[in-house]
Parts: sequence; C-alpha cells; structure tokens
Amino acid sequence: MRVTINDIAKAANVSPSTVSRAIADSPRISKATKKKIFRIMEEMNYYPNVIARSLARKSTNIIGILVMGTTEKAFQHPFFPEILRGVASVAYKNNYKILISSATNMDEQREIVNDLTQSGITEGILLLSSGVKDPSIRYLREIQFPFVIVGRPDNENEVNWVDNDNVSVGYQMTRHLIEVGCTEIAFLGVDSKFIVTLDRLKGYKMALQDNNIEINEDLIIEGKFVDDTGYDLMKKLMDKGIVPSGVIACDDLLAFGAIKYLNEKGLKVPDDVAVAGFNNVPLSSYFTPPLTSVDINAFSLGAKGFELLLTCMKSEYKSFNRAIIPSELIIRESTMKK
Amino acid sequence: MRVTINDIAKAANVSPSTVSRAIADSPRISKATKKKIFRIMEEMNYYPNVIARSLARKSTNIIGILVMGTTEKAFQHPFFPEILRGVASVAYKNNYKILISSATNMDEQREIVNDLTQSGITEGILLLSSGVKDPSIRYLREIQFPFVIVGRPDNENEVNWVDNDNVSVGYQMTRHLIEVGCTEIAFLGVDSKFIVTLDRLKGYKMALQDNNIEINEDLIIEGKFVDDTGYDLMKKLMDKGIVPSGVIACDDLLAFGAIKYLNEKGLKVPDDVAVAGFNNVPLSSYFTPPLTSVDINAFSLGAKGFELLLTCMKSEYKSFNRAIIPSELIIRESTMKK
DNA sequence: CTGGAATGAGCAAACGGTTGCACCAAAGGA
DNA sequence: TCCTTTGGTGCAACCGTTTGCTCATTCCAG
Repeated sequence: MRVTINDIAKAANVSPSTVSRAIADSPRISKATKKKIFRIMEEMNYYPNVIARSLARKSTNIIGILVMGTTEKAFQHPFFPEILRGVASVAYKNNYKILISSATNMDEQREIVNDLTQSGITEGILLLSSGVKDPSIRYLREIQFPFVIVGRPDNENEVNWVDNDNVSVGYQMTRHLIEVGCTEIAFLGVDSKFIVTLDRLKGYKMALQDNNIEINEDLIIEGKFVDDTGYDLMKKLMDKGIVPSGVIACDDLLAFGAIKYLNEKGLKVPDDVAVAGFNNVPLSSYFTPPLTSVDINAFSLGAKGFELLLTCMKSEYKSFNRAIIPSELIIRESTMKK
Repeated sequence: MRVTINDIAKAANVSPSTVSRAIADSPRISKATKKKIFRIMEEMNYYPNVIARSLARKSTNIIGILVMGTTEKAFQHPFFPEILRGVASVAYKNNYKILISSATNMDEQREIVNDLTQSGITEGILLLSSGVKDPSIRYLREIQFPFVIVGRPDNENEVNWVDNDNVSVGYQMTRHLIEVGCTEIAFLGVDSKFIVTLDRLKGYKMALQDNNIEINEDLIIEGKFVDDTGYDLMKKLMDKGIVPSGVIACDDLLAFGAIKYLNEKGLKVPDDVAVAGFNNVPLSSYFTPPLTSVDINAFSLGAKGFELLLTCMKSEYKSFNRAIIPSELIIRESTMKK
C-alpha cells in the first residue's frame, strides 16, 4: 500500500493536518516541525496523491487540449506539435498538466467537450481549430467554461483567442511579391472553413488594391487547405490558360506541390514564376529552391494560448482577451527574381 | 454548485448508493428504480465527478505519454502526431484519457516520470523515445510501473515495446537499391543514440553481405538523425571524394537535403544517384522526384502501443510483450533508374 | 404456518487529502 | 499574579463516489 499523509503524521507524531500544512508551507507551522516532517517524508518516500488533493481542493491543475476538426490532416501539420510544445512548456512551469483529446467527427467532439467540461477533470480548454461556426464554441460560452481558441474565430469579440494577424501576414507576402515585380499573382488554397485562409486572402486583396492592381478572381483558387495538393490546385489554375508571375499558397506544403507542377510545365521558380507559402515548415529552407514563407511562431501561439487560458480561469469570465503573435516574413530564393 | 449524486438521491427518494449502483448498471437495482433515477439524472443534468470516482475506485483511467529526449526536434517530426493519433484513437474507445508531457532535459524528465508514477494520476505510461540506456526506463522497471516503449529499446527482453522491424526495413531498402543496380550505396544519418538508425544500418550491412558487396565504412555517415541536415551529411560524404550510386538516408528529411546537395553538384536523381529515405513523410510523394521511402505505419505504432499498455496494466507485470508493426516499402521515382 | 431464498435498497466506512475553528501553552503587559 | 496575545497544533467536517454488509420485504417450498 502507498504511504499516505496519515502514515507520515503518525511517524512524525503530529496530526495529518499539520503535515498537510507543512507541505503547503503554511506560516502556521514552525520551522522545526516542518523540517522534521520533510525528513520523514523523504525517508518514507511519501508523495501526495493528486487525486485526493484535487477532490479536497476542488481544483485539478489540469487543462484540456482539444484538437478539433474532422480532418486527421490537422494533426499531421508540422505546426501542430510546435503549438503543443509551446503549451507544454508554459504549463509545466505553472504546474499544470495537459490532457489531450482529438475528435474525428462532430458527434465525438460534442461528447468530448461535454466530458471535459462536466466531469470536473479539466479546469480550462484550449481549442486547436479555426473552424468557422463551431457548435462547441457556442456551448462553451453558454456554460461559461474557461476556454481559449488558438486561431481567430468568427465571433472574435465574444471569446478569448490567440493568433497571428493573418490579414497582415497575407498583405506582407503579397506586397513582397509585388515588390519583386510580380503583377499577376495567384492565390492558392482558400478554404472557406478556415478563417486563416480567408484572412490571408483579405490581406492579399488589400495589398493588390493599395498597389492599384486589379483583383482577378480567376487567380484565386479554392482548395481544402491542407488536404488538397498544391499540384492539383496549380494545375487547376493553369488549365484556365493562366500563367501567373507569382503564386502565393496558403501553406508551404501546397507551395511545394505547386512548384512541382510548374517545373513539370517547364517553368522555372523563381525566374518564371515566384512562389511563396506560409507557416515555414521545417523543410522549407531545404527545398529546391528554398521557399519564401512566413514563420507563424507556433511555439508562441501555444505558449501565449496557455497564458491566456490561465488568466481566463482565474478571472470571473468577464472580459474577453486576445493575443496577436508576431510573425516573420522569411524571404528565400523562391521569390528572388533575377 | 454542481449537482452531485446526493442531490439525485434525494430527488429520487433513494440513497446515494442506489444511484451509484444504478449508474454502474448493477443487477441489484430494479429496472423501475434505474429508470426513475436515469430520468432524474437527465432532468437535473447530472454528470459524475471523475475525480471523486477515481479516488473511490483507486483508478483514474488516465495514461501518460512522455515524449522523451532532450531534442525538441523529436516533437516536430511528422510521425509524432501520427503516433499520438493512434494512441488517442484506441484510448478513446477504451474510455481512457491521455495526459501528455514532454521533457526538455534529463532532470525534467526524471521529475516528470516521478510525478507521473507517484502522484497516482496515471495508471501507465507510454514512452516515446528510442533513446539508448535511458535511466527512466530502469527506474520504471524497478518500481514495476506499467509502461510501454514505442521504439525498440536496448534491453528488449526486459520491457514491453512496439516498433517496426527496422533491421528488416533497412535490409529491404538496401536490397531494393541493389536491385536497381546500385553498387556503392551510402548510408546517411547513423546516430548511435537512436537504436532505430543502428537497426537500419544493421539491415543495410546484412543486405550488402548477402549480395556479396563489401562494406565500405567510408560510405556510412554519422549524423544526428533529425537534427543534422541531409545537405551537410551528403557534403561530408562527397568531400571524401566519393560519389555513390545510391544513397539511403535514415529519414526522408535527410534525403531531401541530400538530393539538394546532389542537384547542386550537377548530379541527377535517380539517374546518376538513386536516393531513398525512411518514414514516408507527407511530402515525400510530392517531392521532386517523388521519394522512395518506407511507410512505418506510425498510427498503428501508437494504437498498438496503447493496447500493449492496457494489457500490461491489467496483468500482474509478469511477462514482457512486444509488437512488431509491419512497414511497407514505397518505391517512387527517386530510385527508378532508367 | 414457518423457514429460507431471493430481491431490492440503505448505512456507513472508506479513498487521501484540505481547512475552519478550537485549543493550549508560553510570553508579555498591566 | 492575572489576563490577553500570539504562535503552534489538533479535531473533525468535508470533497463526491464506491462498496461490503446489513436489513426489510416478498415469495414459495416444505
């Protein structure tokens, strides 16, 4: 049998409450007693039972991370682990543990959210998703359960969230392509279910307008963000008979595919067509040519997300906070026209 | 205040124990009573408190996943999320929750393992690491805490683990390169800290011997598995004045870098040099040229790992089990010599 | 008519901590 | 010398469930 607080109390000739207070470093226990208790705890190899403690304190120090969305691909994307790492890092420092769950469909997601909120195990939830109009979000607000969304949601003023400024991100990238001399700039991978792609598109359009370039809807190709291949989207574009001078893909992985298609068609990147992506996946710098991208700082996204959640859990759920994580345009060969 | 089992009991005019038994679907409670209780539970929106339940049952239904190793890169590798997804999928079906933690250094790791095992929150641990001689493994064995390692450890007969047969994987890949006509085959990215790379190397050597090709140690380039770039390793090899006809990299990401270096040197893949990797990352099929690789079935690795852990937790910790997950050689253009 | 299953439900003690309050001894002030 | 502080500790209730026993019916066989 495990050694409990009572065993320690007996061995130290004090009451369990004294041991408990000693552990909590209460000022009401004398130095001498504390010292004795700690020595005995050490000797008997005592470790508090967090479950019992949680029950008594009505606080578990556990948060939940929910990977939403029905697509398994979200899980696979390189920035996901980075976000996780960011969360884990800050959580560890704050003595919080992380419960992770993923939903493969909406029913499952509903069930998980229900479980996470009602069973009393998690004190807050971090939502990994930029899904538009997610019913779980509404539910969480209704029951006033602390949660933070990583990725800007559609009802941005009614929830806590953390994200990059993707409009600006899209704007910067577009401006960059304009600056290197592109006039016909295609935009690949707009997925109306992901606000991040819509935001980047918005930035793209703004940049074009600011530079007096007319927006050509034919240059905007919809796709399923991470599911579709850049190869196919690029093909779709060029099948229209369009050969752009610049291509912006909503994700580096799409950009890789696009470049492949361009190469097959005998077009050189960047000389014939400049290509850029987003998210700066690990491979982007090793690619041929190295891909211009935007580092979204996924680690900070996770770290800041947790911090926001922490304040949300403490506060009385009164105001809604947001955090914008800076991103960085990383210019590489794929957009360096001669 | 939350509604508790006592509230339900009062409302239903029964005792708390009856409610508890009704929830557990005990045969000792009559159908009529159960029905009444369930109705009231529904009405009052009751959800059992898992913490209290865990305390009473002495069982939490939570397992821990520990991402070991001091390198953050392990977290970033594309197969990591896949493993996680596999674990999550089976865990969900078995009503288990997943606590995830990552250690950034050995001290932290020791602390986390200690916490995970002593605090009574997790009933078993899944170790994600192939680290050689990890002190945590010895500790876990000593205290007889249920755990399973994903990745073959060095003391393979004294622990539970799940992995691919990486010797065979290395063998197959090497044989494949030999079959397409390579004679001088380089092997990139051997990291003595990762058994997976040593195993693949072993298979490589066996295949060479079986085909009467002499092993040339100059062709074997050490590297830090995922940290080093294939570009650098390939350079290191060719700086020796060696131009191999085939290259096997311990990871696809390394292979990508190697190909880049080869291209810069004016060598064509696959015609001049055939190149292959392992792990079949999502990008491998879109790469130019599409990369020959081995699908390690990371999802199954995770799923099976959890299953093993489950049996380990139930059993009396008597025998040690292992599971070998089948892998699949995926031949693509990068090794298709004309 | 009675004794003993069989059935359905409740009592109360865990599970391992935390915490408000009471208590007591020693110290300090009047 | 007595009365109040003050510092240190213990008592016991509580957190929300589970579960080993006990107990009260009902029913049926002998």
